[in-house]
Amino acid sequence: MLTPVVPLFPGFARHYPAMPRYDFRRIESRWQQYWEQHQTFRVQDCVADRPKLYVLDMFPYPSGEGLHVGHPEGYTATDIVCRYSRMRGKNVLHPMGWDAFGLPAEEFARRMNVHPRIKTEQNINTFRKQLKMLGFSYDWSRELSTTDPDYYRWTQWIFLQIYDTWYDAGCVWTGPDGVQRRGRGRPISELPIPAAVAAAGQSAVRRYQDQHRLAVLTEAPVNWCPELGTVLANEEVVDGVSERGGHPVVRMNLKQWMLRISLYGDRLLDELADLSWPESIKLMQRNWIGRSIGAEVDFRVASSADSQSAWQTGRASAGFPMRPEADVIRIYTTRPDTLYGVTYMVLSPEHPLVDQLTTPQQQQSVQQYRQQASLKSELERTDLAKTKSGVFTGSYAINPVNGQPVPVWIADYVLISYGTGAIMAVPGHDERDYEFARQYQIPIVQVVAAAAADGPQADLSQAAFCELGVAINSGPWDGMPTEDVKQRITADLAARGLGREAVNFRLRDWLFSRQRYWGEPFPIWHELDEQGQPTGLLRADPVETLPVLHPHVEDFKPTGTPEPMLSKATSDWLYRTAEDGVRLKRETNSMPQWAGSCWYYLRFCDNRNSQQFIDPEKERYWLPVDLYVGGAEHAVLHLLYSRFWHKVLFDRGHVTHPEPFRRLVNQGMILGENGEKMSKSRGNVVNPEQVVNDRGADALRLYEMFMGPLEQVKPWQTSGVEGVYRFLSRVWRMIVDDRAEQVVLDSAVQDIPATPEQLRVLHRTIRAVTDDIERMAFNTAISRMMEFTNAMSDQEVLAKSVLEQFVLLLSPFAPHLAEELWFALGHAETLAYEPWPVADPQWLVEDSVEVPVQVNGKLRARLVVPAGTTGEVLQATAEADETVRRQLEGKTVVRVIVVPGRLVNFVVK
RNA sequence: GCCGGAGUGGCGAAAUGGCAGACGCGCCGGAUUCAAAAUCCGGUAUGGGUAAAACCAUGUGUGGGUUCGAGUCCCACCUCCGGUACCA
Repeated sequence: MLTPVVPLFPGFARHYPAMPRYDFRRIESRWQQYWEQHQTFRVQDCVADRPKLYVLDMFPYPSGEGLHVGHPEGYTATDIVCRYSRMRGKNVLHPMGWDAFGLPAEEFARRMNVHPRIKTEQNINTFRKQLKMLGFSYDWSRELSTTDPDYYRWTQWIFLQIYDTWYDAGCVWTGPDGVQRRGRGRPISELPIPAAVAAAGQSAVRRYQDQHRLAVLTEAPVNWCPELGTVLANEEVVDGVSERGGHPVVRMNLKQWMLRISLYGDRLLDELADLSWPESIKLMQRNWIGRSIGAEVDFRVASSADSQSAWQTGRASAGFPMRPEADVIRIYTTRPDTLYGVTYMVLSPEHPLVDQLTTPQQQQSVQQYRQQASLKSELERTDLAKTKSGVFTGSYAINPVNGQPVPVWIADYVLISYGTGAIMAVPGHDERDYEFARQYQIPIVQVVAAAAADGPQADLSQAAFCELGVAINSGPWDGMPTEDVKQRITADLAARGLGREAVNFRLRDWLFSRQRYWGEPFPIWHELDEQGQPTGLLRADPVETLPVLHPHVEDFKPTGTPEPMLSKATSDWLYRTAEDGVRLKRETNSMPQWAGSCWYYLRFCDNRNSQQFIDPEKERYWLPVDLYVGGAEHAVLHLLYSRFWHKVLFDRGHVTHPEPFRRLVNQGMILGENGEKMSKSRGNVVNPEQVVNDRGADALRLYEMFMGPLEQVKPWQTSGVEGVYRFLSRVWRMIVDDRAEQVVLDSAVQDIPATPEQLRVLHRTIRAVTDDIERMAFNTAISRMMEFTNAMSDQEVLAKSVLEQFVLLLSPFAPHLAEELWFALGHAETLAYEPWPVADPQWLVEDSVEVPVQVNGKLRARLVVPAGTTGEVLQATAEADETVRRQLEGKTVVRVIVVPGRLVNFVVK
């Protein structure tokens, strides 16, 4: 019986061709057109009667190279989840956009002298076209690019929010999520002004406020790359040259914007706990934040303990000061328990006390050493392989716990940017100090002994002993465990005004300015004095004047100096006179590429809003992102920066959830066929567009999911694409008569009740595929569908109803083919919102099960018994089995383990 | 160095502590064909054994351990991949 394909869509009928074989080209373009014309995936905001699901891909940088096979991997995974979830009745937000600022377009502009916007738009068009070829169910009406003035207007607005915020570390408050927190970003207008500052006048108050903002201009050592014409973030410098292009990078001090992310260190750390992120990523963030607890301790500079007791008496009554006296070195240590083992101290070469502490005899060598250190790059200084170096300053400081004078050195293994820039050195119990002490024959004293005889032992002639243990040679603390000594010695120092508990973060503030053209301009002006010199006072653009657009420039060549590209603008962009007559010059730095990607997930919820960056109602409805999928390369920076911005917005009441991304999944990298990273230079790059042309988007999607677990790194195999393509062809032929002229159902497909066997196979498949999608185990879901087609291949007659259910299961994976088959099965509308099949438990129970029989854990027989066979019967059946009997012969059965339905195991002697 | 993750057929892989290798690729054999492509059917861990089976032994990086039973849990080690780099 031939079932003619009935209702064709208006417009489709005319093009309906003879299609004997699986013609993916026709099928795919037809359905892509259909989805676009019918706006199938357009999503409504704030739908009350359906649960929302926000599924987000890390949006790509639209490079000139076009799509890479790595892109469709995560995008297919999220697309499957989205299509599946829609069929499960969820209201799904699934958007796509472009992280389109960045240096490549600017470099292209410089070479070809065309505006970077032009090249960027071309690249975006290529990317969009390529993504649309893959049939992703994005709501394209929500598309955005970080380079759209309508978008970066709000990036600038958020910057101004950050600029307008100071961090009140002691503030205890309860957010809209009902959780009590300590520490809150508050409006700068609420910053308490000390009386002395207030008395000094308005400009002093403004300067005081400026120092406390979350966005501050500071003189900072930066990586300046003359060739690229910009400063680079540390992560953009590899082995002393720029990551992009390999150009030399020099260190220099420049006025730069810093965002004070480190103030949020505690919250960024603590609030990781509840996120459904891979533990490894959480750990990387924890390590990056690097919170440590220890003590700050003051060492007074003096060559003898003479006046020490007077100073200590003063401290005991006055307490530990905010800032130490001019002759006091403040150090940070995580091992205050080793204070009795201090045999020298080290200041970083940049430490402000160095000049003061250097004695005339040491002047020359100290000068020389500082000079050398300043010339070294960060990398040279932090090269672990090199031997340690340093110079004695000639001065001594008094150890506050025992009154011992210890020599003060400078050495570049101590960094000015961490802790207090000075350390107490305990060579007996710190590897670095040990190495240094050996180098310069400084005494090594043991103050910690192994706690247990069977644990690691101390042998200070060989190496430092860095384990915990018990105190020795430590005065009153002898015999006490390390942890206790830490606590008590810190408390003791605090009581005497000589130290205090302190917390430090490895996390540094975020260098937030670049000297590029193709980034967001800052909405900030510098006030100028009569001579046209900056006074150091700043003014923000009023928010209603945003965006600050890019100026016209004649060319895109770097200035060749640290002067930003935007300073090449004409003076009408650069200067203006304020209403009060003050001359203003624009900030000419631009924001780094991270800025736009910090908040795009918010804008997708409301990308056309011209009044607000997001409508609060939409924010409450869509946020947080339920599933965020992208590469692990963004494990730290992007995800940390985004979380930071989100928390500032949260503190300022602009968003209602403390975290932006509830669940995170990292897709594994796809390697080339040779198992190496794909790259042009290795010649192993696979072009997805080519694969789509050869085998179709459905085959590409299916293959990318079939390769292995999503999170895993896996090599590409073109023959594997062939395999899934064959599967799709088999599915096609299972349903469609491939010898007919028109698309008609295969004669085996009939509108009759399904056989019990077919129903069992179908419902097992439904259950397995559903479970696998829930687990994001797409590779095994596909295996299950292959098993389904294998099982159906020997059926003479196939019930149409079974195939319909199967087509629905297949649809999230191979949506074009599934739509076409759904259509061929007689349905007039898209299957995108058909209810997801439900496994009927009736068809999941087995009639009989195969149970393995083991003797001493070794497989000896397999029994086929009715489902539900009791343990006794199972054991009796096993004992009756020929092979088992032979194995048991002449042996004593010690024990029998029977797990009904699972196994029998005889333990014999 | 430190912190993660992973090591299973020729290859990609699968396996709530309970039949290792599902599914796919490749390969071998067969059907179809004048022939080929495509398609379909069967086989495919290793060694022994058999005419063929049955059957026996071995097998999840290495070495130990826990358990009636370990790819899975524990300890030590090796290799590869990713992150990080003197953070006191």
